[in-house]
Amino acid sequence: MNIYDIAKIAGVSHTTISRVINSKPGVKEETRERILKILDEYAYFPNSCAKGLASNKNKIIGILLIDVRNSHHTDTAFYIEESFAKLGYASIIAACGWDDSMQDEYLRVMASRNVEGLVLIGSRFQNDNAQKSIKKYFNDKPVVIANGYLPLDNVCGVLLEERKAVSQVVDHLVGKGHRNLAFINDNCTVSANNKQQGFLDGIQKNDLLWNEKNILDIHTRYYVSKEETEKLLREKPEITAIIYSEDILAVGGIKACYSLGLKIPEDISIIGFNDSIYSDISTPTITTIDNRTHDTGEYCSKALHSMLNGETVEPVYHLEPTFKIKESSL
Amino acid sequence: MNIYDIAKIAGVSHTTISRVINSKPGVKEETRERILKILDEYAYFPNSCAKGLASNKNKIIGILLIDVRNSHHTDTAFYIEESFAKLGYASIIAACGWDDSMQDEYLRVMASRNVEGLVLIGSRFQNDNAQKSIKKYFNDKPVVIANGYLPLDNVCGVLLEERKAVSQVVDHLVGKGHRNLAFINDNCTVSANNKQQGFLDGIQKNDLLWNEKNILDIHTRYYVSKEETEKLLREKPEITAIIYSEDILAVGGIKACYSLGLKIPEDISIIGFNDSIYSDISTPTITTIDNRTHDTGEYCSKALHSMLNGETVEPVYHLEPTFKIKESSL
DNA sequence: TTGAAAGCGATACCAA
DNA sequence: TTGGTATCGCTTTCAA
Repeated sequence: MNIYDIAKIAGVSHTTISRVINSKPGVKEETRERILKILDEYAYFPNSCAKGLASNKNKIIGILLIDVRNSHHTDTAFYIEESFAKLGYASIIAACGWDDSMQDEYLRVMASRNVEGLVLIGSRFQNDNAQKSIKKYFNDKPVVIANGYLPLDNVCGVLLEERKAVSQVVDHLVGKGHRNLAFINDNCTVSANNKQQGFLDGIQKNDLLWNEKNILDIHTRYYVSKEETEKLLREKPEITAIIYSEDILAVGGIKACYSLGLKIPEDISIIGFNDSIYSDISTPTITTIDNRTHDTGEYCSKALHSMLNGETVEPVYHLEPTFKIKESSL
Repeated sequence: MNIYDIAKIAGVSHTTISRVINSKPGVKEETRERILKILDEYAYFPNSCAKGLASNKNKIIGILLIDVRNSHHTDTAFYIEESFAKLGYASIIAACGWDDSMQDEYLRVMASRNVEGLVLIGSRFQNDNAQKSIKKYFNDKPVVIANGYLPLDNVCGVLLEERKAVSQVVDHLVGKGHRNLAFINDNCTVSANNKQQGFLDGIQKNDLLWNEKNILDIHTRYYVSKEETEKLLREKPEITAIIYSEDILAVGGIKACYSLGLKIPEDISIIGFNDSIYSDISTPTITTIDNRTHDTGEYCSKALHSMLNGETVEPVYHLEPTFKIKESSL
């Protein structure tokens, strides 16, 4: 069933059908209504390929993730999917994983699908190779990065001030009397690095430079975090507060404290990052830095939508994470 | 840059270019290599709309979810996305939410995008209206349902034997000496209903019919579960084991027990469902029923792939959940 | 208010 | 081993 079949049934030309489908003017109201009825009766919908080919717009956006196990990334993705669905766009969603070499591959796939715009979720897309690939495949199409930024004309990004946020948490802890802090970071991303810098800023500002050695880089798995935290606390029992770059790592920290017989928050304070459901599920609930997933998704949607409409958008939008005190800190 | 531009550059006809792009025979090896070089140099990729229009295959599948907050559903979705990406398919992923009336809408959207096949994730798609919509929009295209089934020729499904699984858990608990059981269920889906039936089967088989009253239907939110569990245990302190239809609800149960000063598992056993990360994060870790997300995803992928290749697939594939004993039960 | 015809960028058949 | 041409189902311009 194509537009010509419908035209034949309605006894008009396919041009008129096209006008009705796309709510364009120039059709007698009577004719329009008659055609609408037929369209409905035959459950007709236009072939999206033909439409895309003829109009050079297929109303599809691409959403690319690093790791689907990162729920605040998938949350952002689905927030964007939902808001674009309301605008009549479909979303091709894919995950390219931690292997950076796959980023080019997936960017290419997205381009080959003729998506009108692209959202990249995660600071890991902020690297030179990704920049090259974007230039190669998306030179003239809008790209938005959630928690990242690349200096290209068609790219804009949301940047979370994670460095500042962690630094402020250090201030907070020092204000509560903590002097021996540790920072446990997940795999190297720009974001992880920023958080670590924030920790360094904080201990420097507070003259706690010997804490510099209390930085661990580990895998983003809570059982790894548990093991590493145990090892750390056995070696340095003087530590009274640990900041983790992800809530899920802080969960591992909580487990480690249990197994060492430490009381939280009396003996030690545990701080997470993301304000994810993990921080609420945990017992005790975990004091955390809210990285504002929802606001990020909202801004990305708006920005991409604006760019698709040919509007200019500020290249970087800054968001300040907020500190949420729960049960795991004193 | 289209196929004609490339043809001009290469000094051959676009037909030859098409042959090279699609690795078809009938091109001199020398010519093929020369063209491949040009293709790469100009970073050319074919227009997917044109390709879809001409070949009537756009290499896109649709994946439809109910609730993106349900991580074992998103896990299944991304598992399928990943395996189809390897086959050169893109995935349009969307969430239609709990409002059943949106299912028709989204099924229509998927059809209008000319997806070659569709995966529906969640037992909530197992209803008459969805069946009608599938018949209307997907009469001749393969559809796979994860955890559901509809009696249509082009539809196949994976069915988890949840009823049996819950019934067996009741047996297990009774075997451990429990006599007063409760069952806390989430919102009405076919799946939730199956689990509840399993509970009823179990208490019937074990002559514990008075437990029938200990069934609660609540919202799938852990804090709701916490409140409801507290209320239940205050009213009926004789209960020694509670089965929840989702891990996240069991987490609420754990929290409730804490606040009532009950020891887990000494005073009460808590059982979840899904073997999700929540069950491991919780302290104590939660004994749970593994609904085999990974196997489900794997089967859905294989089944859809087979159907896309014109092969016939068994309409229903049964999977048995497995019981995983962790710390929260005795 | 309506319709005829060209064009979008591929595929595939048939002829050379 | 190659290329010409029709075709897929739509949008859009121009003429009626």
